[in-house]
Amino acid sequence: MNTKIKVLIAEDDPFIGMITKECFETRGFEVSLCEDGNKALKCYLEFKPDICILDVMMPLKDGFTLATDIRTIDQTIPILFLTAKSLKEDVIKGFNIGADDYVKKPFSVEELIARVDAILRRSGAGKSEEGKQSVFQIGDLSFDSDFHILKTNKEEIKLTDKESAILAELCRNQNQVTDRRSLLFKVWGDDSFFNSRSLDVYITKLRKYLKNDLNIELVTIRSKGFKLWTGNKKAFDQ
Amino acid sequence: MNTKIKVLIAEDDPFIGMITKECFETRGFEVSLCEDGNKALKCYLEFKPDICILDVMMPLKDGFTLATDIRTIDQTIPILFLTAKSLKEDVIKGFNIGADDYVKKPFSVEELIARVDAILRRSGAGKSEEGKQSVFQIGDLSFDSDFHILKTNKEEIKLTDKESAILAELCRNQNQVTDRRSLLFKVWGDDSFFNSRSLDVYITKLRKYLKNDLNIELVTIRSKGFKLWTGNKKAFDQ
DNA sequence: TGAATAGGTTAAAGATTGTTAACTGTTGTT
DNA sequence: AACAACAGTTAACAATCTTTAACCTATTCA
Repeated sequence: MNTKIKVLIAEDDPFIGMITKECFETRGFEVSLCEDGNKALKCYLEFKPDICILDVMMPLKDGFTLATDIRTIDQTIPILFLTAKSLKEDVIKGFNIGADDYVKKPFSVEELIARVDAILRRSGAGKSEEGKQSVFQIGDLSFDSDFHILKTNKEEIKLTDKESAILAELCRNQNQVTDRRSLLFKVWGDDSFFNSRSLDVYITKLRKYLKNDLNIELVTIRSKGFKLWTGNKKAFDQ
Repeated sequence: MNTKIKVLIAEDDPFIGMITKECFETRGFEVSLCEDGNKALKCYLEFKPDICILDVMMPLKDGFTLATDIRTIDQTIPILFLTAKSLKEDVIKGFNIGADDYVKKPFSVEELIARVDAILRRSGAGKSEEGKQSVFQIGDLSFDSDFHILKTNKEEIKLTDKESAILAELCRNQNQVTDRRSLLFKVWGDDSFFNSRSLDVYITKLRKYLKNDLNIELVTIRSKGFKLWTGNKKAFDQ
């Protein structure tokens, strides 16, 4: 049986294309590599990939146009863009077209593969994995706890490990109190006096990241912990 | 249908136990928490967990004894130890009993969950995942590229991200030439002059780690790349 | 042989992340 | 009001990882 996952890679640089193809193949994927947008569209129809990785800058047909074409045929297939620089407009345009993720060039193939794995894991979820949420919507922001990325409508902030661990925990208890001591244990494995102060330092940092979104508030519940208060009010709010 | 993964946690500290239990439950696991070794053994028989997390220090029956008991019944169930300190004897003892991994106290629950995910991913592998090797055997050493850990028979070295990415790539091409330029692209996404020299610095570092094992040699293939030469000679060697 | 190129090695510089300390403010209790 | 406990904030500090520079050796080829 051949159950390999099929990846379409549209990339005009032959060397980058080849390396990337080879890397995916080494990890058990089946790859079709196309050097321009027209070939990629043709290939999409014949090869029937499970996921598309599209370079934005490409001859004949750019990545965005290609993605739009693909989206008219299939609204659900995961699409990941390779963007030349971190052009904000590109990023926004990409998400509007319905990209699932994007990676900035130059990218390490390690990272690209990690992202593809994540996309596939998520899209193939809903089985025994309901509890395992890794992307959170908080107000107008979205937070990807796997990749430690907090996205606003304007920019994208890379969080550190600890920032991310703490925010993830707060998100899991959105609109509920997150107990201070539990939080210390979950993140540091320990709740000594000094860790405790570190936590406060991180809370300050997180508040700075979140302050632009007026729907979000990271409230202190004195001698209990913190509560991440968001726009998505639920029944148990009070 | 209830396809939740069942986790047995044997931990005598009630607070740590509770936090850990809760964390696993939040992520969709079914958990049974036992406060001593005897209860844990009983629970093992009734609850039939998919994985066991055992504290080494426990009243009535310590983790090692408990693991030995479990191993007489089931030789394959994944076992993960929680060790009080990083006592080397404990670690070695643990692996001799047949542990799959261990985590040092104090541990962050984040980390513990990551390890459990990894163990389950691997033990449940062999499906459409053949290509995705993450633990490599090189000579007498073993290298876990997920957790960046290189284990010798004596010690355990934590590699940095870059060290690990490079070594992983060399391992995938064990006894074959790893092209220098590909390597630069895979790890840095780019092969400028300066990256190139960084690679050489890392090769020096890796050679230091590997020098104790006389079966392993990290050979330079001038103007091509490097070859990780190991004891496991294969047909295509020359 | 000798110049050019590739790679080896070490140390210093730079960047990032996390911890600690010191000072400030706030809340609740007596 | 006065004190203690808790939390907020900032900056200094420390640790770690990566890059860069400098100098050196080995190989290749004209």
